[in-house]
Amino acid sequence: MVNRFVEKMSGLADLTASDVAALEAATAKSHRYAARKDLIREGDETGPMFVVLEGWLCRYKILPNGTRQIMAFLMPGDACDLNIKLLAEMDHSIQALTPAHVARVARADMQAMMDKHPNIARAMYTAQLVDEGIMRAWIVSMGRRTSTERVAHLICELYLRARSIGLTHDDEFALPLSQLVLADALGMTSVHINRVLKVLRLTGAMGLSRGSVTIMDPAKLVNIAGFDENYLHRRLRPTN
Amino acid sequence: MVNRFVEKMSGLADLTASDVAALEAATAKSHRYAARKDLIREGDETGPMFVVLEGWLCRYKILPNGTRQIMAFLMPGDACDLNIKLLAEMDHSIQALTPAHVARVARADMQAMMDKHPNIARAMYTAQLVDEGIMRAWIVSMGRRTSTERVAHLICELYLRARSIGLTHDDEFALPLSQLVLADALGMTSVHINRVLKVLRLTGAMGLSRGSVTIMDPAKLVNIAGFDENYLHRRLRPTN
DNA sequence: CGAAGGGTTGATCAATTTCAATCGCGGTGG
DNA sequence: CCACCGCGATTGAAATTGATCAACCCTTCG
Repeated sequence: MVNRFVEKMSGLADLTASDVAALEAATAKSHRYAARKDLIREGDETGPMFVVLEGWLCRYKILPNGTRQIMAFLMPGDACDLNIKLLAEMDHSIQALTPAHVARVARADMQAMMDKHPNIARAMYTAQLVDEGIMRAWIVSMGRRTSTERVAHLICELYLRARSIGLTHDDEFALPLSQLVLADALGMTSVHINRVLKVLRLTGAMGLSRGSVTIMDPAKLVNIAGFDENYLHRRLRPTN
Repeated sequence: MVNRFVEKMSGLADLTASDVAALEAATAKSHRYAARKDLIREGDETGPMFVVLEGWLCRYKILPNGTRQIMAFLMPGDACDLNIKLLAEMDHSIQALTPAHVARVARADMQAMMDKHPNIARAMYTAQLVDEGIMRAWIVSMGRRTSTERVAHLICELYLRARSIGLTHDDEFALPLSQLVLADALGMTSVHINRVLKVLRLTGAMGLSRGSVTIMDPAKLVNIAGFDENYLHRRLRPTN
């Protein structure tokens, strides 16, 4: 099976055969997690770096009032928290949203690999910068976009991220997330996101059903979202 | 004058005299920026790393509809974008909110310094992890907190950050930001933030006037905000 | 067959924005 | 020294968005 992590890293820096081999070796062993299973919780001692090979994860936090906010989606190929071991404990939780395969890499191993393979270091740093850009884009969405724009924007982002790791089929891609999960990521209620999705469907921009998104009119969707892909920094590698 | 950057870094890792000297040398030369001046704009080619020595900056983005969203405040001691040179162009802008002194450090110099001074590398990585935690906290606030909670939470954060670099006096600290700027950071209108501040003042939790915040009742403010400081990871160093 | 989770819809309520005015204060030009 | 200007703060009233409350439906799965 393809190692999506290697795929993604190759897209961020030119990797030699030796670089690829090192990455594959580091992520050869993976653990399986069931959907809804926490990989690590807020307050836990920090651990190894996670690398998602299959399935979707999310970072989230539960507030005192019981509501949940998802701060990031992690899809195949994504790694989290390069130097996390420098911190004493986690300030948020990470959970599997679908059954997932996740490799764990100790900070020391990662450090050694990066010292020996500068291209890998470069790719990791770049990935981290892109992740920060994504977080900032989320802040912008939550702060200044209406709910419809926000949903459209998230779908644009997820579509491009999925496409860059070869997870799309033409104008479709699998989005195995319930409306409740999407709502928790976008700061709205599942009732409201349902209505927004209906509007987007009737508008002819996009549709979401049975775990699959169809981009019906890309230009229209991008326009609704006010989407500018520059923050994903895909320029690093020509669009396929 | 104190070098707040050195101050902050000392709080994140144990630094030797040689480490401190290196940091001071790297940030000895600083540039002055007037309030409202952009240091770099979205779309610009990426440049050196900025280190704030005096004054406040913010990261922001202007949306197609003309609204602005601030994604981060940078106060004295804060550095931005360690490896930014890996990206081709900026995905957001950085602006001075007050007159500011900012040092610029080239990526190569920074890299050399970190290679030679592992403690500095550790402090930089830690600072970056904390900054990411702050971004996630902002996402949580924007998504799941009411406007009152959100304002209270931001003030708690800024108070602690200011305190950790010695910028507070008892229960007061200087917050040289207009209500419009705060509104753009919190995703609300300046009209509404004004009303929220009034409520917080009447509640007896905090007051903001003439550029200065007074925490009237810390416990009450923390309670309103649902504030948990764990995400600032101050544990690394005993609270002064 | 029955239960559960997710999706859909309607009606009502509450939080925020929007629009409009007014106020106050520091700075500027005369 | 004083009137004037402009930005930021403040307040009121109306308009909107999104949340809440409550059903009901559909499909999956044991």
